[in-house]
Amino acid sequence: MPTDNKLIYYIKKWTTITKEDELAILSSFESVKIKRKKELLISGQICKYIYFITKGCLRSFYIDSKGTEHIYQIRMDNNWIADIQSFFSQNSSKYNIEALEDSELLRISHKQFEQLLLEIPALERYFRVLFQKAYINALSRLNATMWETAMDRYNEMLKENPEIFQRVPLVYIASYLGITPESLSRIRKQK
Amino acid sequence: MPTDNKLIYYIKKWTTITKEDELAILSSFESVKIKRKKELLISGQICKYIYFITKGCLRSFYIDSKGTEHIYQIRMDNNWIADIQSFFSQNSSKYNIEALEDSELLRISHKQFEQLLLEIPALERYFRVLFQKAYINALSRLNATMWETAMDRYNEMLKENPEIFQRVPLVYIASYLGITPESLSRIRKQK
DNA sequence: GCTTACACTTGACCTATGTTAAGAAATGAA
DNA sequence: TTCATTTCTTAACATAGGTCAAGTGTAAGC
Repeated sequence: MPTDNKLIYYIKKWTTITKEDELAILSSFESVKIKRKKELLISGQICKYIYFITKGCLRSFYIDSKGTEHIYQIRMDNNWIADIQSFFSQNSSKYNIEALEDSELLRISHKQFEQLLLEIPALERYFRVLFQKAYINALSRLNATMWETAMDRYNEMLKENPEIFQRVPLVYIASYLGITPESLSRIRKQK
Repeated sequence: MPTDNKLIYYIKKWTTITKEDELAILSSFESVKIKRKKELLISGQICKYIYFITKGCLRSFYIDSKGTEHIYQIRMDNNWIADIQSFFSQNSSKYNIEALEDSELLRISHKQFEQLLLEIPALERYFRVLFQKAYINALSRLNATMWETAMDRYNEMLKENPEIFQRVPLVYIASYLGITPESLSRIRKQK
């Protein structure tokens, strides 16, 4: 499976598209590269694109009134990243998106995205399932944050997502888990 | 707008359907009533239906290993309710859904739901947007739970969702906010 | 290979929220 | 109206995790 078709491969997992559709989809996306530490989106800007990560690792975060960064997403290969609130409303975003590794992405603008969905209704199905799963996931993260200890959340992440510990600094993982780096350090020591 | 067509009214907000589609949709749903304190789903069962609330108020919650209830959703008129993880996978649910008021609902089974989506592709669009919004919402609730104080969350809920305080006991609101009733009581006293 | 910045750990102390237990107030059924 | 149940509040005490400050790795870029 060549890199170029990873996106198509994932779309086909949940919906059926014609060869013609495939070409229309691929030609709507533009391939971009981004270096480690560079930003894809800066708070205050409108999130113009939604990105499919073909290779690499990125984080999205916001900065609170005290200047502290809070990470709400860490995404790696074969996942989507954007501030979807800003992307779909085309209002300015409060989030930043930054590459944690040199990364390769496929991007599509809001306008082209809406057009593509009208042209290829099968894509509505793909994104319906995508958001459905994302929603289920967000709810389970919410439950864990509300009702489980930081240690339980850490252990679950270690089990479910071990690769992230190879590729992402603990400071960011701590923030993603909703705790400080100091607390994460203490949790790791206890084991 | 008669009660029977509330569902259609909301679907039409985000997608275009024919008069014929409307009939097909309405005939796929079955109208049910449920009394206060009665359950729509009990943990261990498969969530067979997804429900559109035409009138009333329901909560969904799970019971942890210590026997404590944790509420993850409170839904009122013109919203959907289900354990969508169980509904879409047709595996057994860990959640309960209970009516907080005598309620009127429209329900559709998983099988009929999947069929309806195939028959009426425009519905994929409706549910894509629905889940997209639900996802954005869940993420913002997650952020608030991780990084804001209970008091800030309470004030935001009071501002965004004042009706809920008229209709739902504070015990449930506390759980929804991720705190104990005692803490909520202290927060309310401080103001 | 050095240097500098970043990543991680540790310890002392603090605070928001949980826990337990009791009682007051409100609501609904008879 | 009265009684029983549910809902809400209060207080004393406990604790997970935050904050601040310092120090030790460790790795990127020159």
